Amino acid sequence: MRAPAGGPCCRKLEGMPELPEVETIARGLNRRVAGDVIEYVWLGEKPEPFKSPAKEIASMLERARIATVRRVGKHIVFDLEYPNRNGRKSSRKRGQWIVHLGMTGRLLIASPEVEMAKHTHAVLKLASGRELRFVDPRRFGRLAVVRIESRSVAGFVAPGDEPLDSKIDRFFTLFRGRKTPIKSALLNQKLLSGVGNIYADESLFRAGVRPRRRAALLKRAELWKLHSAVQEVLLEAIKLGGSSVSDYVDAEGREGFFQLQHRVYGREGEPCLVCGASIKRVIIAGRSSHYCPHCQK
DNA sequence: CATGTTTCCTGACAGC
DNA sequence: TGCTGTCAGGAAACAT
Repeated sequence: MRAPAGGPCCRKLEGMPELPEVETIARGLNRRVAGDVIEYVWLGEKPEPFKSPAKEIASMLERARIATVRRVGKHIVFDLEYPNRNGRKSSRKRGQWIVHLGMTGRLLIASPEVEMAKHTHAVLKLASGRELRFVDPRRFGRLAVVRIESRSVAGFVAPGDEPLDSKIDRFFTLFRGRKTPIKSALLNQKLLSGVGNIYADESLFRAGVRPRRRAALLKRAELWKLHSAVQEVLLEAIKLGGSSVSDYVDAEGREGFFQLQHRVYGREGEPCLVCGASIKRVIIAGRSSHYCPHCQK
């Protein structure tokens, strides 16, 4: 039995930014807005998707120069500097703008004449004449600012380990003694920052581990496999996303990255691509979790 | 403390 | 056609 052509692989899975997507977006933004200066800021009122008070966000952003844009966990971090009168950068003040896209958040670069998308919550007018817009229909996204007082302070730090830098022995320690299902542990951002539902399922499939297994009870060999599976899956997805990064944040808001070819996620009832068994779906910690009952133990 | 459950929010989609 | 109901999910709040 084969999946119907044009069916499962093409169903809507776009727009759920996990680590690879956020990495792709941050790289694209860095290329396009680094060096630009934020002239002024408009913030929507309504129920605010703002973690910091709106006034604080506006005052940190206005007149700031965007030094770099990068990813930390699932967060997009804009490193900000403040040029003084001579145009030199002031050494005494630095800051960061932190953007979490949630599920449906987007950062778009647009010309001012382009019509404002529905659910636009923030608009940054840039010295280059462009606008950087934050749009988020579902409002799971969050905006925050961080003030960096002294040079010794690092600024925003993710709550957990960066999955791509995490060494295998950190994996052993992170999951030691945890009675929670390994799927929940992978999603716990205080342990690993950046793994979301899709890549958790895909990693577990590649590692041959069922999502409900208690984290603490995984064999060392299984953790070893899982460690490389997580990194492989993420790196592969970044590679695919990177090839179409420029489309993602364009003025029209087209989404353009090639999704990772999912092997289990969203494939309930379809045949496992390795053994042909029917892919199962269960709910773990409120999230749908997909696995192959034959390949995963 | 660790773990499980509920809530937020809207668009997409299925079914009648 | 148009309405209603269900589902999706990150992370915080809340409950156990």
